[in-house]
Amino acid sequence: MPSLVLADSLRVAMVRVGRRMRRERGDESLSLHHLSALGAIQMVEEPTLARIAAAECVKPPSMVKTLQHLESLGYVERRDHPSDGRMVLFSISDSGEQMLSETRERRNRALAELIDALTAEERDTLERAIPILERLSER
Amino acid sequence: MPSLVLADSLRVAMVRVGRRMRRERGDESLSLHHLSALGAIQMVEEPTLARIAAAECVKPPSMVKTLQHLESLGYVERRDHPSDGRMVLFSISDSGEQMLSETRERRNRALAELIDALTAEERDTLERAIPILERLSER
DNA sequence: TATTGTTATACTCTATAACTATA
DNA sequence: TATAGTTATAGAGTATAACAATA
Repeated sequence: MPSLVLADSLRVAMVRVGRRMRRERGDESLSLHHLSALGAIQMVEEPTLARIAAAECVKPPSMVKTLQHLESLGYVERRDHPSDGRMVLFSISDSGEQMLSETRERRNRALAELIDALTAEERDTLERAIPILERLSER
Repeated sequence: MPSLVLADSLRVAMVRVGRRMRRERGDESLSLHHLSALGAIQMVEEPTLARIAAAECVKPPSMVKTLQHLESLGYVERRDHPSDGRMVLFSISDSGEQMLSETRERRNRALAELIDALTAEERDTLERAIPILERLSER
């Protein structure tokens, strides 16, 4: 399949799955991007606002409100950068970590049920596609 | 890999690729979801507003504005349903079809470039993953 | 009464531009 | 002068509730 055709099919599929996932909100107050940002804080080295925003592929002003919301819920803590007074270092709190694992499981349940209905081969294909998708989201 | 873990990895990857694609807007005025809706009109049998909305996984009121915009640009036409006066049948115009193919190619170029950098095996995995992703977006 | 499309309204997430504090 | 974080503001896309027209 030519790359352009593959890109088009992928994009259409991603839009659809994205919409589907967006509808699948549990009863909790956190949206997909809040959880994703929380996860980014765990992953990013020296998580300043700019770095967290870059990891989530958004501009810093977009991340400000997300972090403020997470902070107001007690899931994120902030402290001054030890050497550069302009920067702020963010970290996930204990309750944030606990909530993250619980909520992830609840949020993934519907998708997991659909995945359960796949054949072993299809699941394998999906599993091998994920790191490729991640690479397509880089740069 | 357990389904829940797979679901979680997939969700994170989808959020990231989705954001990346959203940034890749050409110089034209149509967004991803406008193109997707236009494509849905081509695909759906007897495309009424409710059916197009369902195909795009949004509620009817959300699709109204999308179709109005596409109509104002001359890409979509509407006509009364022959037997049920409550319904409206939408169709893509000639200029809509032409724009769709041109724009799709332009929009896919950046993603296609990244796909070109993949190995043949990775591309194959991606290609086989797409119909699986489509199935995950169904009901 | 029920259904289709629509309008009114509000919420979420995003961006750009401009501000402040520090380097 | 340049950079990190923030605030102000606006735009896109989504949903729910309420409405008109038709079945």
